Order: sequence, then C-alpha cells, then structure tokens
Amino acid sequence: MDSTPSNPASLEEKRHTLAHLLAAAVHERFPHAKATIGPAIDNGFYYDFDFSSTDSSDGTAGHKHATPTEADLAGLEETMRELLPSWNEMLGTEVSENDARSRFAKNEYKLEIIDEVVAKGEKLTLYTAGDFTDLCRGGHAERPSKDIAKDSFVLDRIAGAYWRGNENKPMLTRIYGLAFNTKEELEAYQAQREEAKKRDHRKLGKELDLFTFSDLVGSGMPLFTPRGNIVRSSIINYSRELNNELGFGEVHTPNVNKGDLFKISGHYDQYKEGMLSVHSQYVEDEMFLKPMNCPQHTQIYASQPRSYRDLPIRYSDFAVLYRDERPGELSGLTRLRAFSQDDGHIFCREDQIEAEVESVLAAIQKALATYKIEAWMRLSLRDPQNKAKYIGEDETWNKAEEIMRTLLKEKNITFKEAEGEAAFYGPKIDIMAVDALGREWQISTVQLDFVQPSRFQLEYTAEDGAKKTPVMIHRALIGSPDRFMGILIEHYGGAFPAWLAPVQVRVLPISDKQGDYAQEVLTTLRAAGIRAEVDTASESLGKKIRDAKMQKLPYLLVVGDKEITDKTVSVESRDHGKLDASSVADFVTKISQEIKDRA
RNA sequence: GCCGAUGUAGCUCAGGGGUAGAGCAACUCCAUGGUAAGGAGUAGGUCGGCAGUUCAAUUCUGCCCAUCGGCUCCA
Repeated sequence: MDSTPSNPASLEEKRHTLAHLLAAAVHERFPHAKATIGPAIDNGFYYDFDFSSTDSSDGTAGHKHATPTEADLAGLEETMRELLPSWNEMLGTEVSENDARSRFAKNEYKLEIIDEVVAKGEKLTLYTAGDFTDLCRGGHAERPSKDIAKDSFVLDRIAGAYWRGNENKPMLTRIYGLAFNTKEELEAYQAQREEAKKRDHRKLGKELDLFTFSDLVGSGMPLFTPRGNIVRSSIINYSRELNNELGFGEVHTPNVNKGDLFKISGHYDQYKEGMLSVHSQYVEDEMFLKPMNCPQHTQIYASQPRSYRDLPIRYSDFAVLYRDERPGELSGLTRLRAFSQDDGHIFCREDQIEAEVESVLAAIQKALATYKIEAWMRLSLRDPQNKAKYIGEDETWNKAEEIMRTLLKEKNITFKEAEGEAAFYGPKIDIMAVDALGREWQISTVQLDFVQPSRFQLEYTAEDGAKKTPVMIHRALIGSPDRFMGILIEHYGGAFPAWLAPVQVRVLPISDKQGDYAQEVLTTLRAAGIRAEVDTASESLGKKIRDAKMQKLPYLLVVGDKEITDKTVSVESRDHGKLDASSVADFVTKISQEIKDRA
C-alpha cells in the first residue's frame, strides 16, 4: 500500500470505493445479503448481492423484505452518507488463503473468487474502511471521507444480473449507483440522461406518429404508419442508390425456406433456436422464416456457371427477416422480431477482396456523412479461447483475419480489435456509430466469409480452366433500416432533415379566409413532389405554429391576406427561424435543392 | 429466457373492495386571428386478458399477455 496518501483519488477509485460503501450500507440494512462483486463502471458503480440466503442468524434486520426494491434505494443511500464520514482511511492487508476462507466461509461467491485468485497465484487482500471489510484487489480512494463528496453520488436503480454474467448461474440483485467527482458533474450527467429520455425513439415514434405495435400482431413486429414509412423507405432508397453506385443488382427472395438451406449454411446448427419455423401441410421438410439472406444469395450465384470474368457478382436485398428474439430482449425499433437489412453479398476472387471492401467502406463513410453521424471501426475477430463457436479451418480464419487487418492498416483507418465479436463464419469490420448524445450503436458491417461458399460448393472457372471457390463478402451499409430509423429518431431528436421528414412543409392559413390560397400553394408544392399539407383547423395562428413546432416540421408557410396580395408565402424554417417572404416558385426551388442534396 | 417494476379515455397521468377523474387531443358552436396553447360546450373507459376469493373486484390473489429497467443473447 502506498504510504503517501496525498495523491488525489481518481474518479474510478472513488467509484470503486463507493461500491464498497454501498456493500457496507446493504450489510447494515440487509444483514443476510451476500456481497459478491462491485466494480466501477463508466457512470458510477454497482455491486451484486445475493439476498436469497435464509441462514441469516441475527434477526436484527427488522426488514420485511428479503430483497430490496426501488423503494429501499433512498434508505440505502442515506446509510451510505451516514457511514461515509467514518471512512477516514481505506487500508489493505494481505491475508493467507485460510484466513480469507474462514472470513468468507458462508459466502460461496467470495470463496469462488478466492479459488480463482489462488489459482492465478495472486495475493489475497482485504480492504477495510469504517467497520466494513471486503475481499478486494484494491484501487480505492485512500481517504474516502475526504476524497468523496457526499453529494457526488446517488443510487440509481436495481436490477437482476447473473453471477459471473452466466445465465446458468444464480440470478443476483445488482444495485447501480451514479457517481462523479462533483455534484455539478453528477447533475450534468442526469440532465443529459433526461435529454436522452426526451429523444427516446419509442416516445417520439408515438408523438410523431411514426410506428406502433399491436398485441394482436405480436411483440417485436413494428407497424409503420404512412409517416413512419416515409422515413423508413427514404433510408432504404438512399441505400439503394449507394448500392447502385457500387454495382449491386437488387434481388428479391422468399421469406419461407426449407431447413436444408440453413443446415448447409451452418445457421441451423448455430441459430436454430432463433429461427421461426413454419409448417406446410404438403411439404414434409421443416421450413423457416429466413433470419438472413446470405444462403439464398448463394443459390442465385449457383444458378449459373460463373467465370472469373463475371466476378465480382454483387447482390443486394432489402427483404424482411425474422428472428425469434427472446421477449426480454426486445426494445422499440432497436431490437425486433421482424426487421430488414440493407443487405448485400459480393462473390469475388481473392484478389478482388481488397477493392471490394474498400469501396463498401467508402460507401458507408458517405452514408454516415449524409446522416451526420460519427463512427469508429472495430475489427471483430474470433475468440481464440472458444473456437468451437465458429466454423471453418484455423488456416482459413487466420487468412481472413489477416486480410482484414492489413486492409485497415493500409488504408490508414484507425480501428480497435475485438476478440470474440466475429460472425461464426468469418471476421467482420463493424462500424460503430456515435449519435448526437454520444451513445454508440453497431450499424454497418463488412464480413469476410470463406466458409459458406465452400459449404454450398460455389465455384467459378478460373483463367486456367480450373474450378475455384469464390470468396463471399457480407455487408450492410447502415445495417437495418428499421433499427437505423430508431437510431436516427434519437440522433435528430425527431427533427429530421427535409429529405427524411414525413411532412416537409405545412401551410398555415391565418384564418379560414385564406383557405383557397393555401390549397393553391399546397397543389403547387405537391406537383413539385414536396410532401406538404395544410392546417385547416379553425384555430389561432399561434396554436397552428405550436402544433407544427411540436411535430418538428422543417418548414412552415404562413399565408394571410398580405401573401395573397403579393402572391408570396412567409417562410418559417425549423432550423433557421423566420425567413423572408418568397414566391412559391422560389421556395420550391430552394427546398427541392435541399432535399436533393440530402442536406 | 432470468431478476424487478408497470399496465386506468387517443396521449400524459391521478384515484381506489360498492362498476371511475383531470389536462391535452377529438367533435360542436362562438371567435377570423400575423409566428409556441382564443372561449364555451359535448362525447369518450367491461380500469391489459383469463381465472379465483368476496354479497360485491378496476382495486385483493394466481396465471397469462404486453411494456419498461437491467442480465444474458444478437447470424
């Protein structure tokens, strides 16, 4: 232990210390709780407890509930604040295995940790502050009462979590806390979270009438309204345009497929649980709603003999896919049972991989720039400790991973490597988008696959007449249009740029008297292909403005007697405020350009 | 799927063993208005579903369904 406790504690050390403080508070109020693990996380800390124990010898708890609920958080927080002043020093002492075991004899979780520490040949240390001692490897604020401001943390929520993150192990109770250096930083974080809540796509999807769900249709099956479908299909059409530039040919394939297709591709073995089966009264084979497009695309490739001259062959597909996600995993548009992808597969020769991946990455960059979304790249590799999760030979994998890594390096693209994130058939370059609030989402992906082409016995005739196996590149530009729409709603806070906006212009007559002129303007706008509507309500202009602002419409055209006389419209821009009056024709020219530019 | 919470009018919510209430939205009327809510009135609900307890259940209990916060998973 460092004997000069003059170093200010880092935020991570404070958070870790607060996890201990939480455990101490829990022990006071719920003496039967078994503490397990409590680390610092990027907005605070958590600690996992097992409250299921019934062998609590002392009945001092006086608590009716064996397990705390949200209602207990305030009390626990209070206890933490009461204890904090007495935590003047947090000291570690090394102990023997036997000492450690006897101290935690009733806590099988700590015993398991002791086993691991011992197995690794590391030292066992106990840390004590106030009256509370925990098994821990260290990394705390050394003077908690001085280092930690009592108003810089708050208990946040309570949730279930599996011991060791393994769903076959016991479910523990996790208590999350938020913690920052100061009260101000904590409040700033909470305010930012409030802002995120306002932008929640599930909330905005309802308010802006973009999509809905129905118990009768089923969970995870989104119903897009006319407004929402404009956003969705605008996303798809843009991806389609980018695909065309890349030389893709769009295909159309059925939703129901024989199980054999997925047995050969390997998906049946890997994901049978995640596939929805369909039964036919005539066809005996087990059939499935397709969870992805790649196996079908192999069959289009295989429908003709292919020459090396034909390659690359590129197929794109926007089909709806179905995956039997577990109910607890569904969430708005970001996790669905029925969703599409802006999917594409490239069949090419090995010497074409680099150029193909490069052009796909360029298209992704272009799309991200259009959507004004920042992103970083992740090279997703196989987990070398768990090769059974993947199909294909070591040699193939090493080759594929090295091709991707070299390509990224040669293009001077910065990336992070992530083991265990690969697809079961090959490594991926995943594009991680960062939205307006700094949250990360995995969207696009480029995957190298040497496995499926050979399993489907795909081939082409090489220059020398020999039969060779093509390489398959799986790729998406923005991933899933449905999911991406959810991300975009939050990214823009519902204020879509004109090209994506369900309604681009609303005409607001000041009173009923200008109704005819408003209709005239509407007709002109619609003839120019602009998505426009008129607010015909018998309400004040103030009310109409308010309604339009709440709908976050890009442009409002106010028309009164003055505009009728001058043959103009008064333009109110969502992003630039009140603009000068202009002729309808001039406005049409301006907004049409903006839409065309996807500005 | 697991742990926990929630489900009341189109939306946001209040209420509570004796068949329900507000604001906004909707509809009607008045007002005809110049950049974020003009006024008045009307209508609207088997209180998520199915059972059970009870003289009586929207309220209590159980089981389902859905949603939310996490965990796990994500081809």
